[in-house]
Order: sequence, then C-alpha cells, then structure tokens
Amino acid sequence: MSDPIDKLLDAAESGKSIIKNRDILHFTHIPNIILHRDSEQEQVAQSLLPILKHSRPSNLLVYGKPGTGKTLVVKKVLSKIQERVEKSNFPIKLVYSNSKEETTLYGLLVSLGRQLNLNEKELPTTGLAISEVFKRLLNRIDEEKLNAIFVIDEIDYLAQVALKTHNDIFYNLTRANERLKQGSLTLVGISNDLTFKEKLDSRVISSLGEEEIVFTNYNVEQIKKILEERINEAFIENSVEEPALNLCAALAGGEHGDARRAIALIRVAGEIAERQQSNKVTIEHVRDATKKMEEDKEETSLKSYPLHEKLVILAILKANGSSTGEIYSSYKNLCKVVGRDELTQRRVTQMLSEIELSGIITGRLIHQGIHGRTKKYKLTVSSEMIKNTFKDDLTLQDIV
DNA sequence: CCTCCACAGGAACTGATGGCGT
DNA sequence: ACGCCATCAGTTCCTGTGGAGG
Repeated sequence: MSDPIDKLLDAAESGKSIIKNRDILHFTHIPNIILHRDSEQEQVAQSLLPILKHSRPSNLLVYGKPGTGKTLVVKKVLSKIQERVEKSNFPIKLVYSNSKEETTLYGLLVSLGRQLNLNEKELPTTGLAISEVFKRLLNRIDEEKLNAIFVIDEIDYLAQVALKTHNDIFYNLTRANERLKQGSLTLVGISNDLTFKEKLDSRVISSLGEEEIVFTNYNVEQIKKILEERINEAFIENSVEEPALNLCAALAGGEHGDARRAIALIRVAGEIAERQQSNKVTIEHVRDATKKMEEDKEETSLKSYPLHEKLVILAILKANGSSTGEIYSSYKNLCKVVGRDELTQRRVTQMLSEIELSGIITGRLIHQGIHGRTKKYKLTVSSEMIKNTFKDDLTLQDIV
C-alpha cells in the first residue's frame, strides 16, 4: 500500500552502494590525487618562483587540450605558493576566471573585479565603458598594494572576442604594471589552442608569452593509472571489473587523452551499476554510460534552444536530408502554423551552422553544377528523441 | 571553355535593452 | 535629462564558388 516513490527511495537508501566517495569522481574535485603531471607542476612552479623572492614573476601561458589537467595544476601550484607567502610582505591575491563562462569582455572583467572585492556599487555589471572598468580594477590593485595574479582560462576564446570588437584589452592587461605605482599584476593564461597567439598583436605576444608551458595529451596508459587511483579512493574494493576499466581508458584516451571524460565515464557507469543493484561495474555498464552521456548532452542542448532554433530543427525533421532552401521553406510553413514572424534565410543559415556545431545535425556541402551550391543537413539523433524533448513546449505542441 | 545556379558565409549595420556619469 | 557605452538578435548587402549543361 506504500507509495511507489517511497519504495524507490527506500530501496535506494538501503540498497548497497558501490561508490563510497562520489566527490572523487568529479574531475575538478582533487584533494591530493596524483595527476601524473610532475614535470609540468615543476615547470609552473619554476616560473612562479620570483614570488618567493618578493618580486613579480613573468606572465605565463599554459597550453594543453581539454582534460589534460592544466587548470588543476595551475591552481594547485598557485595555492601552494600562496600558502607559503601568506604572511610575508608579498602576499599574492589569486583571481581565477574562465572566458567561456563569462561570454563577454565586460563580464570577464567584472568577474575579476568581484574577486578583488569590488561590489556592485564600485563596479556595476553594465553601463560602463570597458576602459573605465579596467581603470577601476587597477585602482583597486594600486590602493591595496595587491600582488594580483589573474588566471584566465580558455584565453583563446577571449582573444577572439577582443579581436572581433577591436579591443586592446590584452595590451592593457600585459602593460598594466607600467601604470601601477604600487602592487603588481601577473597574467596566467590557459589555452586549448596552441596557435591562438598568432591572432594577437606582436607587442602583446612578447609580454604575455614570457614563459610558456605545454601540456601533452595523456596516453591510454596514463589515463588508466589515473582512473585506477580515483577508483581506489572512490569505489568499494574490487567493484570495478578490469575490462570495464580498460574500456573506459581506451574510449577516453583513444581520441584526445581527455582525463576529465574518462572520470565522468566511470562515475556514470558506477551510478548505472548501483541503480541496477549490481555489485560490480562491468563493460556493459560502461557502454551504457557512454550512451547515456551522449543522450543527456543532446537533450539538454535541445531543450536550451530558443524558439526559432527549435522550429528550424523541426523543419529539418520534416525534410530530413535536404538542402537549406527546402529546410527554409519548411521552416516558413512551421512559422505560419505557430503564428510567428519568420526570420531571414541568412539568419537561418547561421542558425543551422550553430546547431551543426553542437553535433545534433551534420551538414555536407554539395555542388550541383548548374543547380548551385547547397549544404545538406541530416539529423544525428532519432526523431523520437526530438519529439519527446519538444513535447513540453507549449507553442510547439501541435506540430509535434 | 564559359555560364550561371543556389546558396555559403563575411561585414557592416540597426534597434532594443539596460545602466552608467555628469 | 542627456549622451554614452556594451551587448545581442537580427537584417541588409555583399562577394565567392564547383561543376552540369550549353
């Protein structure tokens, strides 16, 4: 007679769990787990050594593909150094920001400012000129004689934005020390793209890239070791089968050597195994995990699209494997049905390439001679999946 | 060999939003 | 009250292009 939900919850609570410490299965929660980045840690530490002698270190650039642990290493080394110089007369102020999370230049500067304890009043979230924001950051550093270290993650992304808006933010950042009477500013840039420097002004390159460190990709062996260590801490003993571990390492390591992905994979596999009341993580669980992660990613990105993007996706669904022109007229029909103004074809082609980037559709450029040039798009996800995710959207209900 | 299709995709612009300093 | 500044979705205008068909 008990509620089925209660039953489920009871079962989950009392059921056996094979994961004993979930935190360890999140890539970024590293207590002191070995990253196999000894030499890189050493290099980062080396280049920051001047701090210990109470002087400003050179700016630093760190390269590496995603999931190579570059951010973790930088953070770890910096916080160690910070601990050590805490009480000296050269304490450092650590400021971290990710250019991808803060989509605009303004947002990034504000996030940096907040960490320097500039409040809403001293630094509003909008309304100011960029140069004004920058001035206020420098003023704060100057006033409080801070030795600030700005860690800017995915700095290549920021470089693109700066290039597009013709902003010389990098120049200002790298030359900030010339404007400071007291305190100092050191820049640590982290980038996925080894070639991004070419886009920058040569004056900026020389001061930004005073020191450079490259993180190589993990190979499958290293990924396996990392996984083993995490598994030892996180799972109950002997609950992950050897083949499952190998598959995990092979899947993540084979492509890009992405340790983050490998760890996420083993975590999801573990969760699936628990849900099935299994006491071992098997190859099957890992396979299911890859599938599930893929689907989750697709579903969330599908849900997060604005209305017109959703309409475009539905238009592709109606005319699968067709050209931009056909998709566009199908889209126009859908617009009529839901009673919205249609957007221009230019905008729709742009949307299509944006959607393509997320991997939900794939496009193929085709030259048909006298019949012109088109891109033909195909869905990579099942139509059921799309229908299911769009079912909840009120304006789309009738068409789905 | 030339033409011309049916778009791709870059660049510059617009208008709304939101909030600043003076 | 006013001008200014940054951002964003969207528009307008544009140049570029591989190859079937003449």
